[in-house]
Amino acid sequence: MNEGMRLLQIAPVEDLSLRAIARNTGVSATALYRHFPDKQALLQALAQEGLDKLGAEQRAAIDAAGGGVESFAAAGRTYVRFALANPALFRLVMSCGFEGVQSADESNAMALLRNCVADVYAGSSEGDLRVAVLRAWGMVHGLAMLMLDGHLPPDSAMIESVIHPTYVKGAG
Amino acid sequence: MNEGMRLLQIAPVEDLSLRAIARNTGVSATALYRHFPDKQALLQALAQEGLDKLGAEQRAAIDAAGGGVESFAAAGRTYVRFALANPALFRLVMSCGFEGVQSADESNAMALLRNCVADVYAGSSEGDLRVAVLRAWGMVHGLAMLMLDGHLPPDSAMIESVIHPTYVKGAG
DNA sequence: TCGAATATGTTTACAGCGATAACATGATCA
DNA sequence: TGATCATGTTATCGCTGTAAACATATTCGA
Repeated sequence: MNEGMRLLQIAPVEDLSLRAIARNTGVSATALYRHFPDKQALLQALAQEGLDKLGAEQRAAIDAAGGGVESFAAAGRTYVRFALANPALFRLVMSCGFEGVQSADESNAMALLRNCVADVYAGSSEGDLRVAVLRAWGMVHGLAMLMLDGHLPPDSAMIESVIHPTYVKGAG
Repeated sequence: MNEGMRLLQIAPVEDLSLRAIARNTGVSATALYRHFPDKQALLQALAQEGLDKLGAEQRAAIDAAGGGVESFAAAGRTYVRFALANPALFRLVMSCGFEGVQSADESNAMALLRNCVADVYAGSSEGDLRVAVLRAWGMVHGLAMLMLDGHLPPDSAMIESVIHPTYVKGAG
C-alpha cells in the first residue's frame, strides 16, 4: 500500500495528493480511508519508513568508517546526502516530527548520533555532550535544508569540506 | 495590501489561502489578482518583507554586541530567535529561496553573516572563510528548523549554550 | 456448514482551494 | 469631454480532502 513512496521520489510533498496516490494505485480515492484515518496518517506512515531508511543508511556508513571521528563525519555526510537524494521524503520525515516514534530521542537515527558524539567526546560532561549533539545535528540539518531550499548548491565537495573529521576533532 | 502578514503570525504557511487573505481584508477573492499575478507572487512579496525584517534585526544585534565573536554569536542567536518568533514567516522566507532578491549572496542577511565571519576569522584564506560561513549558517539554520519542527524544545538557554562566543572562537 | 462480522472496495456529494473570464465603475489624464 | 487604466465584482472550472451510504468478499465462531 505504501507505493505512494514512489510518487514522493518524483514530486514535492505538497503535490502528493491522496487522489493522485489512489489514481496511480488504480483504486478509488476514498479507498485509502480503509487503511488510514486521514491523509496526515498516510504521510506519517511514509515518514516513518523514511526515518527508518535514513537510520539504516547512517548505520551502514558509521560501521564502514571504522569508528571515532571518521564515523561521526560519515554519519553527518550520510544525513546530508540522504536529504539530497530524497528531498521530498526528507522534508516529510522532518515535518512529521517523528510523531509515530515513541520519543524523538529514541529514534534510531538519534541514538546513532548520540553514540557517535559520545565516542568522539569521551570523557566530557553530560552537558557538553548534549551541546555537541545539538551543534552537530544542527549543522548537518541546516546544511541539508539550505541545499534543499536552493540557498546553497548541492555540491558534494562542499559537503565534505564542511563536515570534515579535522573539524569535528578540533571543535570541543 | 500586505496585511496578509498578520495572518502569517497566527497560522502556518500552508493555511494561508488567497481566499482567507481576501476575506480578512474584506474584499473578494479575485481582487488580489489585480495586485499579484498569482499566489506565489504574493507569498514572495511577504517573504521579501520577512527577509528584510530579519536583516534589520541582525544588523541591530550585531551593532549592539560591539563586534568580533560577540557580534557573530549575536547574529546567530538573533537568527534562531527570529525563526521562533515568526515561524510561518521564517518558513516562507526560506522556502521562497530569496527569488525576488538579486542574488542569494547579495541579500542583506547574507552580507552581514559574511562580514561577521570575515571579522572573526581575519587572516584566514578565502576558502576557509567560505567554509566557516557555511558551518555557521548551517548550524543556526539547522537549530532553528529543528526547533520549529518540534524536534528540539524552543529553549532559550539551549540556544545560548549552542551559539556561544567561546565556541565560535575555538572552532577554526 | 451456515450466518454474522469484518475488511475492502465502490459511487455520490460537499465545501474549500487557486485560477480564468466577462463585466462594472471610478479616477486620471490627453 | 472622452478614452484609458486601476480596481473591484460575480460566475465558473477543475482540483483537493473528507463523509455517507452502499456492495462484496473473506474470515471466523456456533
